[in-house]
Amino acid sequence: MSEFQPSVTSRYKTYHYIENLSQYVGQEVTLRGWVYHRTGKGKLQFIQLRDGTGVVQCVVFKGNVSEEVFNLAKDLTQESSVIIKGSVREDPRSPSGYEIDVSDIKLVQLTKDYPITPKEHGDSFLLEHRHLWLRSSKQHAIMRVRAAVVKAIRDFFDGNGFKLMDSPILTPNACEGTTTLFETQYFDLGKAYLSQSGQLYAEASAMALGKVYTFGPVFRAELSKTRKHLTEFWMVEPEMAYFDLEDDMDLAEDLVEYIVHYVLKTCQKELQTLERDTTKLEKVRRPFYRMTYTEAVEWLNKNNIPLIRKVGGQEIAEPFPWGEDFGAVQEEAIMEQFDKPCIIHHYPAKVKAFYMKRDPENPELVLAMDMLAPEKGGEIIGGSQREDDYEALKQRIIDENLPLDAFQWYLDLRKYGSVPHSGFGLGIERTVKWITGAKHIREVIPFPRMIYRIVP
RNA sequence: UCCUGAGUAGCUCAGCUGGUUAGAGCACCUGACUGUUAAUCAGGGGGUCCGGGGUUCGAAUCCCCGCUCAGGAGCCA
Repeated sequence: MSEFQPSVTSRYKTYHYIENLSQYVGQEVTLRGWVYHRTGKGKLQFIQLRDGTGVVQCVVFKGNVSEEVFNLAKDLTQESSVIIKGSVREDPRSPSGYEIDVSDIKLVQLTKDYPITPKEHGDSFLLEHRHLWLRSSKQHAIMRVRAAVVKAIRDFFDGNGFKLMDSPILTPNACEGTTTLFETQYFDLGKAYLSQSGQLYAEASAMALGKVYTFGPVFRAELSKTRKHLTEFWMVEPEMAYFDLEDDMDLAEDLVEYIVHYVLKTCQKELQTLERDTTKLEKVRRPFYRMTYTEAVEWLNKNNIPLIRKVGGQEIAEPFPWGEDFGAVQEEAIMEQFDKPCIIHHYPAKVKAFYMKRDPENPELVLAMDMLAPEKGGEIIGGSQREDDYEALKQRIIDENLPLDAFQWYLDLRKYGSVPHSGFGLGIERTVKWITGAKHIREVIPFPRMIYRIVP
């Protein structure tokens, strides 16, 4: 299996791709793509050609081509599809370092009135044209980083003894019982919901295969309207039998370090296009920072970061009370001092989900952890050691007013060979947003789903 | 859902305390140019001022209602 190298290139016609041009210096190539940009100066025309792998400048000199081809070059519009033949030349005047001396152009389709011009556009307009916006260089770079992040995650788990165990998207009940779910009618069996997390199923899978991960889209019908929320996003959720909270946090660090350095290694060009300060990413090395929830509260109060409550239109600031969950203000204040991620662990039980295991040393706490990313990356990971005691879990389900029937199979896991186990969820888009430095989470998923937007 | 803000040409915007024929840049069309990078220069076409109601001699401008969108909060990845 290790010797197996997938390859299908020999079955395709021999064309060339822009990302491989350095191999063809001095040779004639045929490129297939789209006109990214065109300018000209009399007898000289410059075509920025993109083919999905990169952009290269193609130079058309009137003396080198037929009159027909030159006139075609002059009339080419943005995003017209063309097949260009020419020789590859190294040239410092070209942005990519290479240039194509054009000998022939074949028009596939002449584009008229491409909506996205080289001028600025508003967010709303760009989102309405997301299907075309993806062609522009920054979006193109973000999507390539996203693909690298996903590959890093899969490589990391596959290479460390984890098995991919996909969880269902249509589910009969809420996983955590807290957030609002998308609802649909499921034949004669009643309501079904789009999954907000694969975790409960991952736990069952971990009891069968030891170390597993699920990777898929999840759905939250919350009316969130911020630059870090989507209603549909992708999450990877490892779940490990016999892992305690410490193991869980160690694994989360290993994973995030691997992702960041995989992207640094394979996406230099993309990060440059995005004008990302990569020295900040270089610093993401183990060990990350760690503090308990209680330490974090002490830190907030020592640094006078209050809790702001609104009472009857009046804003009241008070010392941060132990037991309250952190909001955006607290998280940002804590992270401002750090140049790499920080894990906050041992939260109060009442602000966390029912399935988390109580701290045996303090029943007010749960063995939970969140990883916050620096540079306003926010919460990228949430995880915990799971409650593995049958009675304790059953009581939690009852306390939360969750339907016991629907959780019977989940309780079974605590009945038949229950073991300590842990896991976490890492948000793909939040991670890509942090690594790319994108301003808004909608830019890091090909087709974002937000409360007021489902097209395209 | 709550708070705040925005909607004028295909796009990004200007348009003052209401005033007569609503403007610019880009994009598009015509022409000039052998090194452009959001090229430059000359010329040209292009408007339901978000919708409805009101105030006024007169509304893009002021008031009310609605629609659409954006940012933030809470929830969380």
